[in-house]
Amino acid sequence: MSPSASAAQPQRQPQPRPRPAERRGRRFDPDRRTRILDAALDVLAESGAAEATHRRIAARADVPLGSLTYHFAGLAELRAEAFARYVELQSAEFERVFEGVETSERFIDALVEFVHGGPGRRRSALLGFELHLAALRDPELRALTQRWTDHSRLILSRFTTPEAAARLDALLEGLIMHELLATVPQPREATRAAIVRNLS
Amino acid sequence: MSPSASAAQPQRQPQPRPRPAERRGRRFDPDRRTRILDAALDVLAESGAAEATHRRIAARADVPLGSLTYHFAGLAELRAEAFARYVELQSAEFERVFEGVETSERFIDALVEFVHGGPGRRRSALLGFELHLAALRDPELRALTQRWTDHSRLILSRFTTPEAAARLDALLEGLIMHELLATVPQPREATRAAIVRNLS
Amino acid sequence: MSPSASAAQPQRQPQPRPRPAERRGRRFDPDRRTRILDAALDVLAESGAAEATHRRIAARADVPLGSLTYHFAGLAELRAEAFARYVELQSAEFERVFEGVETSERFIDALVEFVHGGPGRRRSALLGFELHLAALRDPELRALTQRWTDHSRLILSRFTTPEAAARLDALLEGLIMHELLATVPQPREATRAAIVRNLS
Amino acid sequence: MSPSASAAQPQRQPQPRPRPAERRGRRFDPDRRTRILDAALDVLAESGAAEATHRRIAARADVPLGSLTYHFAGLAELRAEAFARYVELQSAEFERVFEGVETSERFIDALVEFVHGGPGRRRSALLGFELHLAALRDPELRALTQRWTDHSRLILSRFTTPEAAARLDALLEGLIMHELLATVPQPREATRAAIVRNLS
DNA sequence: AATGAATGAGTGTTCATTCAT
DNA sequence: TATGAATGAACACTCATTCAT
Repeated sequence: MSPSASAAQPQRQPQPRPRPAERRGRRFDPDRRTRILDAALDVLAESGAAEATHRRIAARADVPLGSLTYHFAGLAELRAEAFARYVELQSAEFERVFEGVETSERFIDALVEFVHGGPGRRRSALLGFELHLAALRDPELRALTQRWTDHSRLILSRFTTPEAAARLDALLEGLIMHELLATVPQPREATRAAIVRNLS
Repeated sequence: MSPSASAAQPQRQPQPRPRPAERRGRRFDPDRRTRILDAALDVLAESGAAEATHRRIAARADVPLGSLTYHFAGLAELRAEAFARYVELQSAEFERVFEGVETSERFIDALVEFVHGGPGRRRSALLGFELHLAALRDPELRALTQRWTDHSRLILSRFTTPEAAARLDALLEGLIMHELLATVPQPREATRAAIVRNLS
Repeated sequence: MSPSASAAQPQRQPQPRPRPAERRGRRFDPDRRTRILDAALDVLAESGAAEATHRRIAARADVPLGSLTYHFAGLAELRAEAFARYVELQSAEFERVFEGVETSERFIDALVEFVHGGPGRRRSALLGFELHLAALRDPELRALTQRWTDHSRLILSRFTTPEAAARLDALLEGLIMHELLATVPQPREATRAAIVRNLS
Repeated sequence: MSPSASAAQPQRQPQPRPRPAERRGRRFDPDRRTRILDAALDVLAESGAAEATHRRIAARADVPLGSLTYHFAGLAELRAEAFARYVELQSAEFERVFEGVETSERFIDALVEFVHGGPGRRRSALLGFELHLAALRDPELRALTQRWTDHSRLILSRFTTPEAAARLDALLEGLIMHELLATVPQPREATRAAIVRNLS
């Protein structure tokens, strides 16, 4: 599985950050780079690649415009690093989905839950599709999606054969996309039936 | 199945159109609208939504810039109409894929062929993914993808149950995406195995 | 007096004109020219000279775009003719203001009433100021404002000396502008006092 | 009085500014904002609001196009600030008109001089009328004209009653407009007579 | 006589990026 | 080290006007 998601997005700054007014003269801001990347992912998820401009990301990160070009050589690099961070976080989240899962039944439950993840999942899924679409045109990103896919299949392989893992990964991508596109929520039974059929 | 494709697009102007020089003063060009839509789809497929600007599309259609805003109220409308045209053409193409197919074996063949469609398929698949991603953020486009998905499932239903049709549709989307993303061509056997498992 | 107004604007088409749908194929439309001019004045009054474009006027007149360039050589000519029509109507209206006025007291009343004309007066006043401002930069329009001013003074001269007529004309212009600009309605007494002072 | 003016505008850069060629790479230009505003007023006065475009103003200020949108959020804001600057300068100038004036006779002289100000006055008067007309349609500008009018009346009140000040203010507006519109210069005697009549 | 189609110039605005400080 | 100022290219879109029909 790949363009899917983790709810939570726990990396978003939870601690109350200083207001712009207090920001003047900020001297020490060690995780500014990371905050910029997270802001980029936020904008990417909410508004798409075309809207993910320096200005929009800087505003979202509450950081001066020049800071982006200082930390990143260009928008392409920034986007690539943001996507890399996404894959990293998302891979960890995908591992967590199967934590403690041991029986086949629980495995199926976890997958169904993963597909129907609720509003929190929407962000991650959108980012996953954005990344996939971008990767179709950018070889450098393709290396990233390759790693991501390999990782996803590896995790799934803990519960089934490599062939079934690849099948499941593809199926999950399609199911999630259709779930997100559907105007009415899709029945979990259909999802479960589809997964069961591709388990091994 | 949906963001996939057929090579063909036989509607693209095969006859050499007049050079810009001869174009001066052209006042009668009855299918200019359609040509613009096809140019928009070309640009969309090759460079993505962010690059599908008035200028790029106009250049591709060999038409003055003002012509686009004359025929379409805005870029959003142009894009929506282009996608609508894509769905129309693509739906017809999808029907053609199963023309003369009667046995289950031939049905499977047709699906495998559809997934591994070769370079011609790439354009349609890209457009399908572009449309899906755009539809995730634009309710108006979502109506279009809904119709498209319904149509695809209807066609697949001629060979299987509605439930299996929905499963196959999702699976095809995932398989095609992974096939396009893969750095090495995926084995047709794996595709066939996945399809077989979801046939009924 | 000049950049002022007549309420009424009775020239606006009162009869229910055909809907665009029925307009197709209109053959005989003898006062289309006039209707265009009135539409131009409407747009001019409501939105100012910068917004008085062919398209906006055509839409207001419910007339095809080409009709404007058919009837008028250019936007400048259309505007000039519209202003000419305004002056004609406005001059007639100004005469009507003093119809039946014979005593000095009634003359003052008429002038006060003219300045505080109410919402109907706003359109005429705005057009008057638009014309004056345009005339400051366009000699051809200046001939028009000259005629208008002469006419206004002539009418006022029926009740006072030519010198006082000129004074009153200037005063009225200023009073009307300040009345229109004021955020709270100005007292009629002040207006009356000002007029009285300049009567002879 | 208000849409009137003083020649002077002494703030306009008298020293020859560097040629565009030398301008390359200029990175420090502290009063660029102000220079842009003055250029905007120049264009506004010479060609009217409809022609006061970003490009025209930028050319006049000898500044790149992007500089305007960097310093001002939009054309409306730029125009508003330019008008605000105009009112500020003009108010100061109006005070200067009555500097050292103490007798009633000298007050009248100053007013007559103000109305017949010569070619230098034309710019300020035009700007005043532009502002007034714009304010009729823009409430935000109306606040500005309100302040301006209040200030003008306050100054005039130093020499007469508040009522007479308001009367004079209106009269001046009309007199200046008619003076500017007239094809032949108006006699100063008429102006003087009109002013005298409204002195108290 | 009348108009829909068409177009090139020009509009306000956003943008990635550069650079002096 | 960090950033505010700056800029030229590009953007979507509107316009007056032309012209074939």
